[in-house]
Amino acid sequence: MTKTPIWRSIADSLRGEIADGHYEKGARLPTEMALAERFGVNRHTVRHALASLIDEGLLHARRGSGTFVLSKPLDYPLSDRVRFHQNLLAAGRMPDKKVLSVELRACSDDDARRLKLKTGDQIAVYHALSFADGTPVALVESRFPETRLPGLACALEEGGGVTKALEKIGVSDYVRSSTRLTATKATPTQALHLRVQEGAPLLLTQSLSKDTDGRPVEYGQTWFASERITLTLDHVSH
Amino acid sequence: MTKTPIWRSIADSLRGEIADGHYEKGARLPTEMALAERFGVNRHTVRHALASLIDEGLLHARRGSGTFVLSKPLDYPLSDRVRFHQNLLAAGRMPDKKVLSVELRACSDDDARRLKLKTGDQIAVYHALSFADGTPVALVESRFPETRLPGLACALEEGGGVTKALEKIGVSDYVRSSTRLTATKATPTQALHLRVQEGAPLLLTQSLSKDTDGRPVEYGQTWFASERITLTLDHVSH
DNA sequence: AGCTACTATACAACTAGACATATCATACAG
DNA sequence: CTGTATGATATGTCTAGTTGTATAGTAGCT
Repeated sequence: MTKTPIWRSIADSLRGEIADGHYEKGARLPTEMALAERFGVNRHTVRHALASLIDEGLLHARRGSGTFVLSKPLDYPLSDRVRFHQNLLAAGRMPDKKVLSVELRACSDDDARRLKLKTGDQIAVYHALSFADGTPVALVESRFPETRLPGLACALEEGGGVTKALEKIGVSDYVRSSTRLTATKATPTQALHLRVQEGAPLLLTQSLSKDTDGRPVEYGQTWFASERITLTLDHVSH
Repeated sequence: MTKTPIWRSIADSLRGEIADGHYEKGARLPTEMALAERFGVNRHTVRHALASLIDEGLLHARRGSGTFVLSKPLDYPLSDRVRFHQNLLAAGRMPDKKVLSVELRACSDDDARRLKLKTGDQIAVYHALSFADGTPVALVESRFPETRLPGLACALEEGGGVTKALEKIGVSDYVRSSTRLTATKATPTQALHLRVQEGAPLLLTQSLSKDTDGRPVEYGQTWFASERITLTLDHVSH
């Protein structure tokens, strides 16, 4: 009946508390014995949970000393100028991005409407995985107008992120014109990439970015592992 | 002629021995292997018998640990002066309380509102498990204003219950000012502590207690194993 | 043939305890 | 003040025992 192992539910509890900021960065967790008592299990079961969190890069254990929190809860500011690398560096985290695939294909009606193209125009579809301190935090799917921005597919494949790729082909600046926010449940594939449980809650942002001339350059969907990230919104006066 | 299955006769034997007081409340039964040898059957046949007794609510099994005898349902009076030890002694049951953890942390907005504190004031978070005759019946999570009641965390850690800890630091009396009642499903961790099935129904009381001067001293949530306890309410005239 | 009760075996998940080893704080001698 | 010894405490490792689950097989009945 209990199809989720105990150690996993304990790991989830602790991961949640860390994400909620119950423990500062660098803080020591309660001892394995204390956690075992709190959760009402054997020390070894707690160790199993801790081991998985250590494997995720959230914790670090030192024999004789204790188990320590490596990462702090990540606040990811949403503004009209969202830059993954800069955001994470500003938060004191080590950003990384892994390109999963770059495809060229003819765009659908929806794509055409969003990117102001004609149906059938070629677009580049970009899939990538974003990391903070080695832990996956977001899954990205972006569409770019390849016909208007030739060479982008190659630039994207080289890695280094979207901003750098756009720079390479002459788009020096771009801003978000709209962002939609919803919550979804992780599909098996997403869960695998983001290292969360299947069905875990994800934050989905759908955004359209335009260059300085107002031409759409990117329609992107990003799934954030909500247990590891909090999207923040600064309500500035216009 | 309908022959009674072996497992049923084994279940009957064990049920009789439990009823005869052969095993203490909360005591551990012999292992499945030992019972299988005693009755001269395969371990799975014993398991079938045990499963039926577990289904009846007489026993509870814990992987890696053993199979335990549970005590019978209990009536628990809810009033403006709820004292666990006294309530259980009055019901002729042996009360016990196990402190799971005591943590100090900064309070959230909700905590501040309930305890009339400022956001960020320090509170003591107390987790404990209540037993009746060796059977867990309730899981307690209470928050206390540590700033207003210094030393409470230490007093709580010594065990002996909330009432005694509050006495120790000078709060001689306190009463409930409000109680909210809802039903929830047991999370994996809660199920472990209370020795019920994951997803089993729990009674959740959320209560605020104040001292004689009307200052909040405790905001507590208590999850009762509803299969073992009935909350009773006496409507007295004021 | 299909159903039921039971047996047999193997492995996974969790508990229990003992012991090894690293770290830290403290006390004490030089 | 320094260095060392010691004890308490923390994580790391190992062995063994218990319940949970899955698969397969056997005997007896309808």
